[in-house]
Amino acid sequence: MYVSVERVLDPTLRGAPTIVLSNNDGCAVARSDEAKALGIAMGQPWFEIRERPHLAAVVARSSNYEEYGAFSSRFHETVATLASSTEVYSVDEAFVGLPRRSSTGDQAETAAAIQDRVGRWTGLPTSAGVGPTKTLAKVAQRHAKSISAPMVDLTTWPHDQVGELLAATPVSEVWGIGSRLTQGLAGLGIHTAADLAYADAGVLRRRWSVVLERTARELAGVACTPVGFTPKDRQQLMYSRMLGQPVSSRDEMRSVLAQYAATAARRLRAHGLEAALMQVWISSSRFRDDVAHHSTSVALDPPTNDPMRVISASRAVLPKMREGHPYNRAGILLTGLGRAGAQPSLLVDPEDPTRQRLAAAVDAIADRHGREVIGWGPTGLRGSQRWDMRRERLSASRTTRWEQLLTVR
DNA sequence: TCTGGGGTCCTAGGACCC
DNA sequence: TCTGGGGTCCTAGGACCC
Repeated sequence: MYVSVERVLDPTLRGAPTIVLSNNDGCAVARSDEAKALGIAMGQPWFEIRERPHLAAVVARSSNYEEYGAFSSRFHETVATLASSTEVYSVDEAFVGLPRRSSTGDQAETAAAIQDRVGRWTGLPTSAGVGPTKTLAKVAQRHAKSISAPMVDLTTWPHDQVGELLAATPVSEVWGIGSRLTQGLAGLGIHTAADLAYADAGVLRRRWSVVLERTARELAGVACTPVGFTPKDRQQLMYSRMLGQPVSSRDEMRSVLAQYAATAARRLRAHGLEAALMQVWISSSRFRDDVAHHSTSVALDPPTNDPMRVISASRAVLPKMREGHPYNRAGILLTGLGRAGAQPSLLVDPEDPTRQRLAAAVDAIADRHGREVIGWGPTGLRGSQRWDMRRERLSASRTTRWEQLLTVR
């Protein structure tokens, strides 16, 4: 999906082996078919790809999450215009509940209409799978992609043909089966999706969990997770980043943490949430022999989304830091989330309302004039920092920044 | 020898997803 | 030199309740 967005923004990338890099331009997180054909692996470090002569033609882009987010929103909004029940599953996937038969035509027609509209309104190519359960729909969609068909509708297939597809599908490709389960299932002689569909559900549940049992039942055609199942409220909010350059002094780390805490608090406010518990951690590269990892939990009582309180809480991990050791990652995890203002404390005075208005005003100013014109305490007026993440190959933000809007003459 | 029978809430850790 | 950033769900176990 990231590569598809880059190709909408820059059509000259069509047909070229294209990859999108992770934050900090670290490794490949999205690959075009042409890039996959050249043997580039998911997660392969950019410094390795860059120096291989046979990969010289590969075009790399830094992640442009603002654009991907905007395209994702348009994608989901477009799907919703043609479907009565949809479930946003991920940035680039949606489940759509289709009536068995309707006056508007059969299921495949509806799916094709959605794909057509998504293509015309967003420019994104899609593949679709239709099945009696979510897990089977995912099997169908994978199959469509693998044979370069826009769509596969399993509900029109004869029963034994579905069985053949499942028998030809490695169990590791089934939605919900990762590497650990693949290993464990192999021990029971379960190697394909068909093996799993016919396995003893009780054994699966006792040996692993109800999650695996549901996956097996869904492969057998029994829906266990209805479309549109309303997800529970968000339970955690994380903001973590690798640093563009290692940070080894407490002084500098203090401003890193303040910046991250301010961002996390800003996202809390954007969701109308407040947090009761914060975990903050710093660590050095996991590829070092003497990796250091320190973390601390801080209770936020009463729960809050006030940037000043979150920023000062973020300092709690600093005493554990080894002065002089190169740290390259920091993160803030906020949990115990609740609707802002929903849990008035009986023991502590409510927060000063002017503090909330101040946070809202700072948000509004930053939205309108940029993050560099206003900031909190140690984050200061935000010029570029030594430790900012690297994004050296960023595409233009054609749909999220006015000043980068494409000019057509 | 022997020591009830339920519950809830919280946390840590493991598995998975994109 | 260089290796991402989020999330979810489930289970086990401990603390605590009546």
